Amino acid sequence: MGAGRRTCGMLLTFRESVADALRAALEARDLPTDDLGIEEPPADVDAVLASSVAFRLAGDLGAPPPEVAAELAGDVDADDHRFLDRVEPNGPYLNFFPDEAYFRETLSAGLDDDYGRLPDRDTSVVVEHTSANPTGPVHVGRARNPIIGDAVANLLDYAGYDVDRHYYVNDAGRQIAVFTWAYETFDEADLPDPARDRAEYRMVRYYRKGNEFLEEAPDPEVEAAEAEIQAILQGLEAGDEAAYERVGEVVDAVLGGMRECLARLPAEFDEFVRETRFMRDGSTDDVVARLKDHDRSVYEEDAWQLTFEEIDKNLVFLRSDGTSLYTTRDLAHHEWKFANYDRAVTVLGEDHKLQADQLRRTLRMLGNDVDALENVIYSYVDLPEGKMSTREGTGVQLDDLLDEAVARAREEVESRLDDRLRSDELDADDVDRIARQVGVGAVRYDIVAKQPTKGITFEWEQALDFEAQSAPYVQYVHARCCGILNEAGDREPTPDPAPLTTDAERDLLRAVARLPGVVADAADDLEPHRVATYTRELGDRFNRFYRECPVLGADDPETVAARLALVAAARHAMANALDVLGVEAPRSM
RNA sequence: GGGCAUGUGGCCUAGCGGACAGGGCGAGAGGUUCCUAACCUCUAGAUCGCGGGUUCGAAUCCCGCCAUGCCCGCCA
Repeated sequence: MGAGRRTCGMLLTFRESVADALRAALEARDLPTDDLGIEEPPADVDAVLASSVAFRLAGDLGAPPPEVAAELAGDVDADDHRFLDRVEPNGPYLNFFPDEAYFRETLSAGLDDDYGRLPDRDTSVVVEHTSANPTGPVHVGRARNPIIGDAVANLLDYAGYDVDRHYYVNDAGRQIAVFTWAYETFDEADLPDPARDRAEYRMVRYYRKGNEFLEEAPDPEVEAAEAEIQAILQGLEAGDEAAYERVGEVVDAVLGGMRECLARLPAEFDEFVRETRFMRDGSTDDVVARLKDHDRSVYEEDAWQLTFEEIDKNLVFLRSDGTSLYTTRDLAHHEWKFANYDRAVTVLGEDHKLQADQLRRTLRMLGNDVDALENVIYSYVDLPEGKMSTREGTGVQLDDLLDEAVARAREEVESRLDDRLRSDELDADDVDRIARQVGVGAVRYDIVAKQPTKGITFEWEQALDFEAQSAPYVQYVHARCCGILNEAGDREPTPDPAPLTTDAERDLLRAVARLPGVVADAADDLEPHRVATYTRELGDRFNRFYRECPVLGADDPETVAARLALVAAARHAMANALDVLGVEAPRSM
């Protein structure tokens, strides 16, 4: 399906028409047009868009809002505007109704597999997400990052941006030096069995052992260890190849395992960008040199620091021992992003907000256009008893959550096999497929459907509740669409809205028409959860249609063909909305 | 102490300046000779944390307070 068929969407076009029409009517009367008050009306109003301008103009015109609305409705010339059929006053509101072309084109656009994708914007954006330190298994506390990050990247991709997904790898920090020292020092025989037979689970045992040692061992032994850790850090700073290799071995192993875990979501990356890259290529040194020359930098307590006007906390950018810090390297990293991309989006936990704020201000001081940088901030998922920690080994691993979710989904599928009304048979592969799609989908949907800033306390029962407003509800709609389309045989969909006369059909069609607008708006605000809200609304509409309107058993062939087109459009809208969320759309359930 | 975020029926959540605050779970009552009942219908349940303010209009904006979380490291 070609990009040539991608459109900005009927609703977006209709929205522009409504704005143009209303603006023209207001200008003709010399009224202000700065706030047209265009909104989507409540569900029980048939109009597709409405305006509340009449409230604002009532004062100027010296008439009550309903009178103003009635007059303005008379002024609007619907004929001149694409998709606009008519405008009707309704109390103080103006209700705008689209014409049949709007519905016909929605139906027609909906036949495309790519429905919901917006035209290419010729703008590149790098989405950095996850970027968890390669110290051990991915736990649920930070699982929000890949799930939200992947959805943000998908969303921007659908909205027409050229998206690259990056994982920024901390391979230069103290934690990794500790890890490397511990890996080289301790004997596997002294470690507990790994919780799972995969690299990061085996490796994290050294990390935990090392941290434990540094906390509990006698001082002389700790000092010796610290000297070794320092040697690794200094080696990296000095560009010592041997140091890079030692660290690289640990990082590669752990990261390899973490990637396997993330791939289950699936969250995949175009590039793993290593911090050490910006040490080796000299750009961190360059940043340090420029910062030293800056008016707001000071040399205090043997370290170079940057002061801020509005932040009471200095940013140390060069330690007293001459080594750089995470943020120093991140500055070089971001200048590299600016050089290679039009926009940069970073998904990060709320604990990084201060650091992100300092980073942004410092980048501006260094002469960068920081409008290109946007953050998506999320709160961590905590356990009822507190925070999850890789170092302390507290927390629920993402692998375990996914395993449990898939297992429960399998139980559900199997328990339903007996009382299926449907004649088709699900074989063992179907059961596997459905269990995975539903189980993983439920976990992702549960996370991505919520506003990221809200805190989540992890509870098994809640995370695995398939009954609630969840992935299966919305996935089931897709499966139902596929079921109908599969049985249609040689009866072809026809994108003609004329036979679609019931409220249930029109409501569904209106919901289908909204997808491109939802994608555009959600992408503008980097809010993928709005797409999840949309899937629920689309699902509600579809289920009502399904109940009230037989498709294959409709009275005449024209209605069958039109309803088939509506089902196909609903299917593509749902499949692509789910694709944005990173949730699979099952063909059968 | 300072900064940032969050606070919507028992629980989870949408809405974030406009039409009666939508859903879901849980509770109660129903629906399947018909394209998959992982569905649908109905009932009960909300001082939108509290108090002020701005506005024709506030869950939504502003101020204060309370509660919770995060941050305030030459860690990341």
